[in-house]
Amino acid sequence: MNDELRRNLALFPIGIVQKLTDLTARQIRYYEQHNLVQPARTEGNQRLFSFNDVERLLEVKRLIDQGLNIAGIKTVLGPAKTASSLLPDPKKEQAERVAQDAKRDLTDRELRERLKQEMLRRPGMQGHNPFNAGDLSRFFH
Amino acid sequence: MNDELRRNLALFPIGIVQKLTDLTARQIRYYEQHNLVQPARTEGNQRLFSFNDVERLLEVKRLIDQGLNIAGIKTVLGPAKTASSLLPDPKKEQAERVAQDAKRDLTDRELRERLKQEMLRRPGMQGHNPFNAGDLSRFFH
DNA sequence: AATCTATGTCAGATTTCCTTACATGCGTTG
DNA sequence: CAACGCATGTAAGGAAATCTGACATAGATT
Repeated sequence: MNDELRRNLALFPIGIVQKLTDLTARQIRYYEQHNLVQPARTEGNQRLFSFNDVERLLEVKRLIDQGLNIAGIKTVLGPAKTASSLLPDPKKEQAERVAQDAKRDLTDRELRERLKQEMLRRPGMQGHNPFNAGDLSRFFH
Repeated sequence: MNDELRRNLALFPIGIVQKLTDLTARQIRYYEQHNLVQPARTEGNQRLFSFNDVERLLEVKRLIDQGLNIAGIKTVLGPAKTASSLLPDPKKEQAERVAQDAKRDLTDRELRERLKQEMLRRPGMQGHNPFNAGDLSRFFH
């Protein structure tokens, strides 16, 4: 219930997130730039990541490893949620998604590739060892 | 089981811990100096706190508010555990405790005060609202 | 060959944190 | 009362971590 809240508490600096995800700072910032995550900021403008952000980055990483590009990942995961916009207006959500779809620059090949990858993944999560290095499932119950 | 592990992951810098506990950096460092917590360090010597550390600090704070001094808190809570010394040798534990008891500098009055406070606290944990600001129980299941 | 994508790397500035030292209010104690 | 110790505040100087912006590049796409 306030589970949502704890997962969204801005807690870690980028250095920790690097270790937790095995991504470089460059990558993390790049993904932020492309709206795959939206970490909070300190007063001094330093990024602060929540558990949700970290998990999200782990998903991004997995999709990257599967060969998706940024546009593909955005489509698969949907836009990043800001910690401050937690319970978003469904209408607005929908509108945003449509708007995004509109300006999306995927080729057909890209699209088919993306869908294939997703289909390959879902069935039973084979190959998705929940105790992979960097996996955060162990952080929650 | 690996619950222990996740709680002991060194994650937050002192700035976050300040906000989480409402303690000043000065206080946190002072408590560390007196072995009430033992946060890990980055390569560059910056403190990194685990959930356990933060919870521990919250307990320290509560005892401080109840009027205990450092020696008293040390006695009530026992010595801080290092993240690296997770499953300590019971013998060593015992030895340490004895050694500590020996050099403890509590007056008798102090001791009685401390015990009274503890007795006042335990029964049903009245007054210990698990949703107090800064309480971390909401971080775990 | 010209572009584009995702990432590496470097530089300069800013923020956060570290240690050390000194100051202070408040009990305790001689 | 004067001296002291405890817990904390505060300031200084330095080091670590992070930030943004710019340029470099390998691999795929056009």
